[in-house]
Amino acid sequence: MTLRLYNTLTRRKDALEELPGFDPNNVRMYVCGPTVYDYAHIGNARPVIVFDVLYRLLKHLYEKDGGKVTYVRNITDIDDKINARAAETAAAKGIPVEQARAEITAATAQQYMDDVAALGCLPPDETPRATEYVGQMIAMIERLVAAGNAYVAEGHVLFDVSSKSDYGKLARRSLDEMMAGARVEVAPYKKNPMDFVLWKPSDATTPGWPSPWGRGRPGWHIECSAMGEALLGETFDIHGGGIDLMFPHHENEIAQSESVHHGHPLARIWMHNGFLQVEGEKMAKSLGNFITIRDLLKDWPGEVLRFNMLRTHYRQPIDWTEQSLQESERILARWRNRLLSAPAYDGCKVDMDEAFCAHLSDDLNTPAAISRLHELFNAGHWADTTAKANEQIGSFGFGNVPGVTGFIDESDVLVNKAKAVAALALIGIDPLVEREPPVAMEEIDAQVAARNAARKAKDFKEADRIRDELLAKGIVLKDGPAGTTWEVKR
RNA sequence: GGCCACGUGGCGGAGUGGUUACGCAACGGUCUGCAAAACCGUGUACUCCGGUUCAAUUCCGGACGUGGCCUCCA
Repeated sequence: MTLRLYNTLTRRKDALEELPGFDPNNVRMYVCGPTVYDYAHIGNARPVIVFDVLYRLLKHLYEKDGGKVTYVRNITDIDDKINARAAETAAAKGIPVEQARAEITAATAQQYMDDVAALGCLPPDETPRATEYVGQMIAMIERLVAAGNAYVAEGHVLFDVSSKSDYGKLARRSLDEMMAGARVEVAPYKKNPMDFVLWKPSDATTPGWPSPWGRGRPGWHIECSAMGEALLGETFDIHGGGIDLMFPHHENEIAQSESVHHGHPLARIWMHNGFLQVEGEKMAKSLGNFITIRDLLKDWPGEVLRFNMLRTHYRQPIDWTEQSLQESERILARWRNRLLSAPAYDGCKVDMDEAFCAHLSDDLNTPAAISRLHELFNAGHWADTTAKANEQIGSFGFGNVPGVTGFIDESDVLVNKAKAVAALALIGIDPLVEREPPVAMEEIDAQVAARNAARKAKDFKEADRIRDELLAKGIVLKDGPAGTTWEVKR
């Protein structure tokens, strides 16, 4: 299975294994994580889910033969938005700004990790925080200054973009173009308008760290360069993030890291996920459609949110709508019912479905992979449409024998079921996860028994009353050929 | 103003130089006390205008539209 990923650097799908220096025994991925100052919104969830799927796929492809996949997702806990909140909190509570900063970032980081876990994402191998790497950042800045790629001016240290001849190669923009269209307010101490800050001074009310250039704090871009180097080395395989980070953040990471590493590439493949809109509109606090993951989790299971995200290819824009969420939930519920009604599955060993894996390996084509899941679930519908045959077979599902009449071979049922479960696991979805019923099991069983007694006595009024009563409590009854079953309504 | 992406059936959403994506919804049917679920079957598409080609939804150019980046941003 050849893994091909769209590479922003080359603007085409590159085969990871064909890139120079790739080591299948040591696959490394870095993804830009959150700035922790507020609840994460659903747009923030997109890269987390997308790259979690990639992480799982990489593990599937490379860890089976003893290889190692390392996934790093940082937490940005040094930032001027954080500082602004810290200053407010410090003033309100009468505590030092450093303490306020630490409290805000610790609490927000914990919220974030809880949210992301609820979305079914595996924890990365490393979750470095910027504050833990200030020393490495300072060291890297010193190296940049020593190499002539950076200069000190009025307490700031700035990266000199003119020192990097291919600056702009990721965003495919030339310095001339950028300066022509620049709307940046140019600080007077900059040699070049596009020069960006590596280190800036902090005043007494702003968090800061001692440095050769005085007490100050790092610029935004340097943390990813420093942490990437510390945890993954000079060159790693995949660097991911939202498309908005392509410029300037990722461009600047490349400039810093490659300058320090004598031109060695920072990442072999650069990946960028598309943006998300809400009900056709850009998500913005001013529009009142700013949805946090936390709020969504109050109304929807994490699996539904995750599945909904994966129904659109990661590079496409996605319109996040209520209708789409309902559709996602319906599909998962259907699959769940099929899995539950299929014969007992006890670890039937199957290889990963090749078609499914091939779709994922083609630049993470999750919509096509999901379409393959539908095929697995629908495969080989019996040709016999008579009621009798349906009654006999209907509850099994998962046939794999086109044109068959009568019973489906149970082994095929098991194979498709096992394949479907394994494929779903590869994208991080467990459709069999039980939801806590809002009514005690004993009560449900008793009510079902009472209703069936009423049905037997042809007292359908009483039977319907019981069914409505349970429905009002959130339990849906279904009378199948094998008896009455129930599920949790949403 | 500069740069970039996208425009597929009622809706969502893949893909392809010539052959059914897929799903949801809808419609018809089977089953059912009724319902739900399940199952069978059916229909509708590639923004517009040029060009290349035997053939374009698919390649090229233009128009219109939507979104993004250029400033913090997933």
